[in-house]
Amino acid sequence: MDAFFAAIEERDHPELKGLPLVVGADPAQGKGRGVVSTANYAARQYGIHSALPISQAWRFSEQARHRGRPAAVFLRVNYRRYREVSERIMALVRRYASLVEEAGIDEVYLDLSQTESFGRAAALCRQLKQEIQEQEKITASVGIGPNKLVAKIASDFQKPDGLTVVTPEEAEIFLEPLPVRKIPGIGPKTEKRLAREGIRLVRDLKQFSPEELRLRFGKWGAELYERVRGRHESPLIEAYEPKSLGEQETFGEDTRDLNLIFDRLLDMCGHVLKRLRAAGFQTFRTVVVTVRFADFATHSRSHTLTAASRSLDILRFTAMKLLMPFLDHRENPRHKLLRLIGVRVEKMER
DNA sequence: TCTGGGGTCCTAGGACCC
DNA sequence: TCTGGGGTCCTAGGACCC
Repeated sequence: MDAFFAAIEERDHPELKGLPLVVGADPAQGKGRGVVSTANYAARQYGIHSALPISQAWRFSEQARHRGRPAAVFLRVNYRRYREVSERIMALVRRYASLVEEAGIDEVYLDLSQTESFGRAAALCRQLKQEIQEQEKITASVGIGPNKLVAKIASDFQKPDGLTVVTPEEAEIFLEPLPVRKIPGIGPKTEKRLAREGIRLVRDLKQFSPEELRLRFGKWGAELYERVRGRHESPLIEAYEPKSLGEQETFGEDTRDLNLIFDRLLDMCGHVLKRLRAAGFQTFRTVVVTVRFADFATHSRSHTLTAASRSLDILRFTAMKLLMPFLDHRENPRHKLLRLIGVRVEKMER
């Protein structure tokens, strides 16, 4: 889905039509913490995009305003609403393919191999796009390819409201001129690392043998060798078992208020356990506590119980025990303020 | 300039077992 | 005194994705 959260808000607030729209944290007049979830295309013209600090988005909006452009409208994230819309769209999608993999709230893979033709697959997708448009009044971009990797990159190729078909014969040529960052798995760090060596395009990466890539990137290097050639074997996965479940929370301001910190941690434990049960799990065995200090240094401590537990008391006790060292002056000699705490459970059983 | 929240996967060292 | 090889589990950190 194109600019999914923003598209829903635009649709539901016709008075905002044509205005730059930013869905994310509260900008608090430029003093807010947090990031942009989604910016609509008008807001993107101001340089605002997903994951941008909301304070910076506010600044960009102010700058635009001083140039005589409309200020951006900032809205909080309404996940429940977006989830509802997502579920309706996914239901629609399921009418087009028997094998479907939901890849997040606004992305989905369809196995259309039964069409046995890229042309027929494209026709189906045009119809699907139209149905989504009619039913939900928002646009989607579709990529059709010989595998999930190529389909995903193709779906990003013409946005918004795009449809890009890449046949198996075209795949390598299609990928070659693209920036390496387009390959899923190459993020900001790897992009920088490659750029330092003058490697910017997929084409540049293709000069390396599998051995050379393995040497540089380990196991992932071998996989990378395949990906830059448009090769990717991973099947569609209908549903998989969650491996962990947790919550984290950034405080409104950095703090060392122990009452507040303990209160939040114990509260989060309760919520995590509730969600664990709601997800159909009975027990957990590993507890992870995460702390982020004011300087953004992030650390975690984990403990695996000898036996699986379903007890809130044990979760709370374990989480508190894991948190303590971070508050101790030996671990935190300069008494840094806390920015975030989180708790997560693993090794869950049904 | 300041950096959310929900996750997954990989790496690497150490403990431990056979 | 110096000491193999294979495997699993635990812990911590990091990169990445939506």
